[in-house]
Parts: sequence; C-alpha cells; structure tokens
Amino acid sequence: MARSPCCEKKGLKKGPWSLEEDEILTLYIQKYGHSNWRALPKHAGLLRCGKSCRLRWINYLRPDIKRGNFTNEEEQIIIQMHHLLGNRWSAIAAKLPGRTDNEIKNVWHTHLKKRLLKTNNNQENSSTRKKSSKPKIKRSDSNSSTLTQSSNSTFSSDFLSQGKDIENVINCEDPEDSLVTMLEIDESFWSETKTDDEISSIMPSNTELPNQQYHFNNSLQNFQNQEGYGYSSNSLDKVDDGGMDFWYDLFIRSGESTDLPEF
DNA sequence: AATGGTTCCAACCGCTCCCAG
DNA sequence: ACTGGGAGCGGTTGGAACCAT
Repeated sequence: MARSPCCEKKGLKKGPWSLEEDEILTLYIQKYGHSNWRALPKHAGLLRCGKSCRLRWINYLRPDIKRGNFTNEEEQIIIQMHHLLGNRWSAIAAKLPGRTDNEIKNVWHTHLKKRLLKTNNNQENSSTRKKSSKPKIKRSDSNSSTLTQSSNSTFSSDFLSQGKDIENVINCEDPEDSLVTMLEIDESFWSETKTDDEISSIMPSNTELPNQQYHFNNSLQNFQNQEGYGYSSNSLDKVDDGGMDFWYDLFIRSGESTDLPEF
C-alpha cells in the first residue's frame, strides 16, 4: 500500500549530524527515553525526522557502541552467520554485542565479501593449474554455474569424504580453511534470495535418526529463541523449511556435540 | 602540490512487519 | 478482518578520506 513519507520533509535537516545535534539527542534520550521516535525530534527541538534520530542513536550515539576495527573473531562470526542467514544484518548484529547492523553490512560489502571472492578465485585458479588431490565440494556441475546438486553425491557426503572435522571447520581461524571458503560459492549466492526449491537443491536430505533429531530440534529451538530472530517470512524460514537438513547433517556428524555449532 | 581514482562509512530511502484500534 | 501509523530492516548513495600518479 502507498505510504506517506515518515515525516514532513520541508524544513527538516538532512545529512551529517553536528556535535550540537548529537548532544541534544543524547541528552533527550538519556532523560526521556525513545518510546516514540516520530515525536522525539519535535519534543527535543531537533529539525530532523524521527527516522534520522533513530538511526543516529542506534548506529552512533548509544553508549554501548563498540568502536574500532573488527577482530578476526568477529569477522569469522560474520562470515559464518552470513552463510547461515544471508543478508539479515540485524540478526548477525545480535551475535556481536556493540556492533550495529549498518556497520556489519558495511564491513561485509567493503572487506569480507571481496576477501571471500578473492580467496575463492585463487582456489579456482590453483585448481585449474594443477589437479587437486583433495576432492573439492561442488554445488554445481561442471557445465552449469547454477546451484544444483548431483543426484548421487550429496554435499554432506562429499564434505565428510574430505575428513574435515565439523567443529574445526566451523570455528577455524584460517579463512582458507573455513566452511564458507570450502563451499566454492559463486558471487550470486551472496546477493540472491533463494527459493525453497533452490535451497532444497543445495541442501541435502538425510536419514532420520530419532534421538539426534530430538537433540537437534531442541538445539534449533534454543538457537531460534535467541535475540534477533523475530521475523518470519524470510531466509531463516527458508532454511528451516528446505535447508535445515544441512545443519542437521552437520549436527549429527559433529559426534558428541548436543548443540548447534557455537556462533 | 595537483589531480583523478578508489575506498569506506554515515546517512538516506523505500519497503515490510507489527500491532493497536 | 481490515486499516493505518510507527518501528525496523536492507539496499543504496553522497561525500570525505585516502591513495597513486
């Protein structure tokens, strides 16, 4: 449905915030809170729309914001979470206290995405130069760039055949060895929303193992109950519907672990 | 020092979701 | 069940800072 703009634009200031504006907004929120963003600028005496105030507070002014470069650990978490959730920056941010969705989004687009693509390209080049003795996981056949799966060779069995320990891969320090790197995902994977069918074609099905299924369901429930998974009709649901077999597969093959990999 | 290209990030925009009425 | 307003989200962009020549 067509919506009117969130604010009357005429007369409202746009662009970078001044120190004075920051101070006014901070003092107002410290004193009165921010129960109504739309009304806030009027009450605080700011010539900004509520949306702009909210963004400034969330991304810059709130006291628990963490400044400075991202650590390797934080970057690995972003990569892993992005692999699981896609571009759900707020959900990823929920796993990184003090970091904002906007900041994570920027880091992804400016650093991590390029780094992953570069790593993948390097691997691709080296694999064409010499026949690798290690079979690589392929999500697509050699004749197609689309995400399809061989009918008699599942992703998970290929994964296992490499003898990689699940936990090590999930938690590894070295980007060269990360799960994401191993998947040889093409660029479109990161930007395109997958349909249920597409995800089903990527993610393998698995044999039912009742006890492990039970533990898995509990772990999944705990995982989803954590902060940051409030939305319903998006990529996480798609993973639930069609692709959770993939995580189930990782789960049951992680030996004695009764929880999903720690993110 | 000047210029042009690139990188990075703060902020905006448009959309969807949630929920009260 | 429907509607409309507010909040929140992800995509995009303007421009400052940085870098190479």
